[in-house]
Amino acid sequence: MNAPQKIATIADPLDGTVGWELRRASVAVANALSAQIEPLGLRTSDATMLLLIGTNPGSTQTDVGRAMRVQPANMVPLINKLVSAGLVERIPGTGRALALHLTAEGTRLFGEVKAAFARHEARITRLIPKDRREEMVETLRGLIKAACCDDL
Amino acid sequence: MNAPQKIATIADPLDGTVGWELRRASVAVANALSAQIEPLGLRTSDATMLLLIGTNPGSTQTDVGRAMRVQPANMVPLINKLVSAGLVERIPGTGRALALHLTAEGTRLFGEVKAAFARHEARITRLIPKDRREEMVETLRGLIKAACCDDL
DNA sequence: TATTGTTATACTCTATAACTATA
DNA sequence: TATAGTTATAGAGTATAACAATA
Repeated sequence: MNAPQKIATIADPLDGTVGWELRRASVAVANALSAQIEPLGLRTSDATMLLLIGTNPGSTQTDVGRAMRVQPANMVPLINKLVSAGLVERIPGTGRALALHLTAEGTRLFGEVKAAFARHEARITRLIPKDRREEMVETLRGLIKAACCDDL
Repeated sequence: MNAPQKIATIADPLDGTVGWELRRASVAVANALSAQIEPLGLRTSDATMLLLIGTNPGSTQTDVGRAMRVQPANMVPLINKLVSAGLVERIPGTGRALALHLTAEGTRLFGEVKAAFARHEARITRLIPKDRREEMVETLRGLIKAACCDDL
């Protein structure tokens, strides 16, 4: 008889709220980025570290973690993975600091990572006109700033 | 001598990109919501379930999970927690479905949860003018839609 | 057979405390 | 003492596979 399959949908008070749509969009965009990165055999976090280290040779784990909002303790296994994969080297620096540098293979992947991020950004750019995009970033930064100052 | 403490900052290619600012804002807003919810002794996920069940008495775990984008398997321990806390009851419905209802205590908390969400929304509203807010939600939904259709 | 619910499991991300090493 | 790094651990969130119960 094939009745039109009924998918129960319930009233959703979250629908249309800034917080909820923000979360969903954040997940959607993260997934889209992941799809660009995955073919390189990397996680988004791996690719982000390569991007930051390649852009800032000699920076420390703490530096990179600060940029990614990842705590030093949580950076250890992440960087270890990159070192094991032969993409990054830790070179003793001043104090106890370890300067991070890309290996030859890491440098090659860095190029591909940059390209993947660029493709990702281009896809977003295609969907959101420039002025809207800038206005949105401005608004998002307002929210971030307010949260920092406990005003949110 | 108190030299101005130097915090090493590195060049950040992510800075100003839609994806990164989106993620940071999403985290910031989620933390702000959490701060409103925490005094009730609940996690954001708990409060969201109460909100959805209270708004839709008799809905099933699958229904609620669909609205929250949580898979059925992962809803089990979440609902169990609410049942253990005496906030929600599972009442046998048609088929194997279990209709979810708030207990008296759950109903009381539901009121507080609604108020907490309202305060949260009001704080965001205070920061973003209405027209900007609507435009942003529209843009966010565009991103979500595009990701659904593999256009992102 | 399709839907709902459940169990078990594993992986990622995050947070914290306690510790070591170096200037 | 302050900074960088490390270790261990615990919790939340998420994903999948396999299974049971019911219309």
